[in-house]
Amino acid sequence: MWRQHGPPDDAEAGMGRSSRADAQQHREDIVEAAAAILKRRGLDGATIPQMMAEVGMTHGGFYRHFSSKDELAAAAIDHAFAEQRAEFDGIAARHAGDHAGALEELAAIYLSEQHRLRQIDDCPVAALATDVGRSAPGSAMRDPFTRGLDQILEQIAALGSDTAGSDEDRRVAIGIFATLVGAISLARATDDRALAAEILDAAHTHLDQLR
Amino acid sequence: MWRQHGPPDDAEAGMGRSSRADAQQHREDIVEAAAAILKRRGLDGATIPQMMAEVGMTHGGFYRHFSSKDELAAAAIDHAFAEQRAEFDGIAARHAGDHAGALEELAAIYLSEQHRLRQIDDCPVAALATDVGRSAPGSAMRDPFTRGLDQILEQIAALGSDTAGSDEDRRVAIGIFATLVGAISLARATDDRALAAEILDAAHTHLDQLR
DNA sequence: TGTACATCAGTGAACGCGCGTTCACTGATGTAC
DNA sequence: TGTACATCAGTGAACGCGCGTTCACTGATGTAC
Repeated sequence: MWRQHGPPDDAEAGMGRSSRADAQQHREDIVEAAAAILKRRGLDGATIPQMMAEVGMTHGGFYRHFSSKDELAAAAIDHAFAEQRAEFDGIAARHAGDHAGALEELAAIYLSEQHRLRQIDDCPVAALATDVGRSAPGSAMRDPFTRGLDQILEQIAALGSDTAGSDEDRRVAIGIFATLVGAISLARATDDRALAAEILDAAHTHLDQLR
Repeated sequence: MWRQHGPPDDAEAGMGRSSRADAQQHREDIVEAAAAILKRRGLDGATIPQMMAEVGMTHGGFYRHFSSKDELAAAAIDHAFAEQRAEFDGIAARHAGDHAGALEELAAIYLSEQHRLRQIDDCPVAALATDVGRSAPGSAMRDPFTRGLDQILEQIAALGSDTAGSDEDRRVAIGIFATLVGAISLARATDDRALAAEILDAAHTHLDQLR
């Protein structure tokens, strides 16, 4: 058996340099952990010690990988959108040609109790749009967020139509996604399970009536 | 002329106790300032020193009025929703009986460039839903937020119909409001003015097509 | 109405805390020969 | 292939900072008589 890679696996202290391959893996692990923690706790709630501890490292090594917390956040947003794209691709594959079915599954997943409670992987837009929207105009997060959002809208447009890229498809996709994001945001801010359920249900009905 | 009220007006240091009326006014001033700052910077971004300075006081006096930052946040959310209700009442009054016109003005204001840039008074839901949604299940903010949201939904339902309180009106109101909140959230998180404008525009069209 | 005293709104310094970031150090990895 | 040395990923202590909160103090307000 070959050597296992660095500190996260073998818990020994005072270990020296990790190999380049291990370091690269650590970087990816940190980005993945950061995406999950950022989505759950928000930009201010997610701390560097917490995100590093999640992959079994101490916070000191952070700056070998990223020049600032913002840079990690930007990478994590990229990662979160890539995961979301894979999720959407899965929906598309499951309903090849059946646009109504694809949009129905999207709404069912997005507006589910499990999504509200974050028991399934959270949507980066629902989780972080407000934080990014509050960040400075030139913040490192805005660019990856904008590109990720734009791609999601394209995917929804493609999900709902064969006429790839028409203005109308795009417009409909924006209406659908805005409704999904708004509904889950409202439902989550609630104190009241019945109201949360009512909101998710009404948004679902609202989207059904588009057809 | 009578005495002006306390420290915020007369800048003298070491001043003694304010009158009860002045203290009550100060409390209201703090809540109002807190609502504005919370909506702009979020729960973590709004600090007690900052909110107190906004009304000309130092942070030390804070705990004569509130037992914690959370308690102020709860009061500020109440205040912000009350202002929002007054805004909605204004729309309703301007379009007595004309439901389509009322909903059109609501969409026009909500999806405006000015609202996106927070140049007009921000909607507490667009500003704070994510923060409240991330707060602990029993947090002090959730109750006022839930009640405020519920009342907003009732107002929109009333705006859009004569049949006060039907399930259908309520369902439509939720769909409308979710779309508005989602669209402004997406637009704000963008790097790209054209995409922001496209989102607000598409959401507007989406809502127009409900009728 | 006037006087004596208790109350308490607000000040400003201080508290502990955890943050993002820096740094001296360790020692396995990587490289040059 | 082996050896000598430079590199640098990761550790853990430390930095300055600003936060929420506390507290001794001030002196005008409020109250009792």
